[in-house]
Amino acid sequence: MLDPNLIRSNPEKVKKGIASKGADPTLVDQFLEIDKKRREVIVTVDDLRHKRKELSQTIGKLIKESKNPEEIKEEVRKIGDLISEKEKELEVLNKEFEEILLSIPNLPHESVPVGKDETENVVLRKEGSIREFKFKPKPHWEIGEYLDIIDFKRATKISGSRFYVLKGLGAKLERALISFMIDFHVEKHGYKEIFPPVLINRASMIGTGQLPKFAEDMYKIEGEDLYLDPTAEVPVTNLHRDEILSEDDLPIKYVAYTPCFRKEAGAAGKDTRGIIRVHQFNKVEMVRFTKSEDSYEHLYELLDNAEDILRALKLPYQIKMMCTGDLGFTAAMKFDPEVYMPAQEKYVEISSVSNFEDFQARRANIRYRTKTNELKYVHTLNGSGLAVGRTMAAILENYQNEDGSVSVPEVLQKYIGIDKIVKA
RNA sequence: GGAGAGGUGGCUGAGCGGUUGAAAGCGCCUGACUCGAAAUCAGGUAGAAGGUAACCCUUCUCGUGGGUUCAAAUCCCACCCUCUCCGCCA
Repeated sequence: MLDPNLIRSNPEKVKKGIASKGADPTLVDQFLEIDKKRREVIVTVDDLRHKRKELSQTIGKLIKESKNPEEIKEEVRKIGDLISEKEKELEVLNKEFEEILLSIPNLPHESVPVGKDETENVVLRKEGSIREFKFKPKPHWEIGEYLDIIDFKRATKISGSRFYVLKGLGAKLERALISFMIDFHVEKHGYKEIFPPVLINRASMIGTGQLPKFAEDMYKIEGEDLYLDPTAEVPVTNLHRDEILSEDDLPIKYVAYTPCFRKEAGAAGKDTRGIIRVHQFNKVEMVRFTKSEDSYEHLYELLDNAEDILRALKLPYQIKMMCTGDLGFTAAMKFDPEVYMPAQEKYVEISSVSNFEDFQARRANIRYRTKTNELKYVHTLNGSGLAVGRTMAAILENYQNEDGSVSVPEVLQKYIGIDKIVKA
C-alpha cells in the first residue's frame, strides 16, 4: 500500500501515477474523503476516552478515601455509551479506509515509460544468437509428444485442460532444471535456498498484494483459510511479515523452488497448446529484501541473475521493460526477460523481475531498524530465475535436431547424465 | 483427535482489577574513560493512530475476538497458535 501521508500531501501526483497504470484516479478523492471523516471521529473518540480514563481514576481515589463515587460512576457510564456509539462509526470508517488503501496500486517509478498496455512495452536489448534451422523447427508440444516425454491427453484424464504430465527424460529434465537453477543461484549469486509451504493463508496473500483484488485467479481450499501458492514470491516474502529486521541483516537474498497454481481466469483461448500457460507449473524464484536506498541497484542485479541462467543455457532472449500500463498492481518497475521460441518465431515471457519498493513491505509490515535506531520499511524485489516449464519448452524448441531428438544443454548434462534425448 | 502447559517490548522474562505501556536482564543508541577497541560507568530506547507551527499532548495495543466492571495485561467465554504427553498416520 501507499503511504497515506503521500496521498494526503500530494494527491495530484498519486492520481497521475495510478492513472498511468490504468487505475481510477478518483480512488484518491474517495480516500481523502474517508480519511477526513475518519480523523474527525478519531479526535472525538480520543477525547471521550480521555475523559473516561480521568474520571475512572477519580473513582479509584474516592473509594480509597471511602467517599461515595456513585454520581461519577453514573456519568462515566453515560460517557461509555457515547463512546461505543462513536466507536461503531469509527470501525466502519477504519474498514473503508483500509479497503481503499489496499485497492490503490503502487506508483510507477518516474523513469518507467508511460503506456496504456503491453503493446507499449519497450524492448531494451536482444541477447544471444538465434539459431538458423536447416529444417522447419517443430513446436515443443509436438517434440514432447513425439519423444513421449510430455503427455497432454492423460493429464486431461487425471486433472483437466491446461495440465500436462512429464514422463521419463522429460520428468528428469524438469528436475535437472530445478536443481541447476537453484544450485546456480546459491553458489554463484549467494542466495539462501528456501523450500516453503505452498498452502498459504489470507494474511500472506494480502501482504504481497494478491488479495483482496485478485481472488479470481487463485485456487482456494474449501472450508479453510488457505490458498494454493501462485508464486514463491508469496510465501518467501511473507517469511518476514510483521518483523523488524536489523540493518545488518540486509540485503536478504532467498531463492525458492515451488510449484505454482493459477486459474488463468480471463486467459481463455490464449496459448491453449503446449506447456506455456497451464494451471500448475514449477518455478524457481529469487526474492530480495533491501534497504530503501539501494533497491534499484538490487533490481539490476536481480535481472542479471535471471539472465545469467539464460546465458548458461545458451538460449536467445530479449529484455522488455514494462510500461506503466503493464506494470501490474504492485510493481514500481518491472523487466520481463523473454526467450525466443523458434517454432512460433516469437519471444515468450520466461521471467519477470520487479521492484516493489515499500509497497509490499507496508502491507506485510516488514521493517528494519537503521544504525541510528530509525524504523524504516524494507524494499522487496523478486524475479523468476526461471519459470521451469517454459524453460523446458524453450530447450525443446531451440535444441531440437532434424531427426526429432533434442540435445541437452551443456550445463544440464551433469544433472541429467546424458547429452541427447532420443525417442525410446 | 484427546489431556495438560503456555502466548507480554528487538529478544529473554516479571506483573495477575485502579499513575503498569509494563520490573529486571540482554541487545541497540548517545556520552564518559581509551591512541583505538574491549571491559566499566551515566543516560536513552516498544509500536500504531490522531492532535499541534513546534516543544510536546492524547488515544489504542500485553495471541485474536467478545463479555463482566466506573476501570482489564490482570476476571469470564469463544477462537487461533506454540510446546509436552497420548492416539492416528506418509
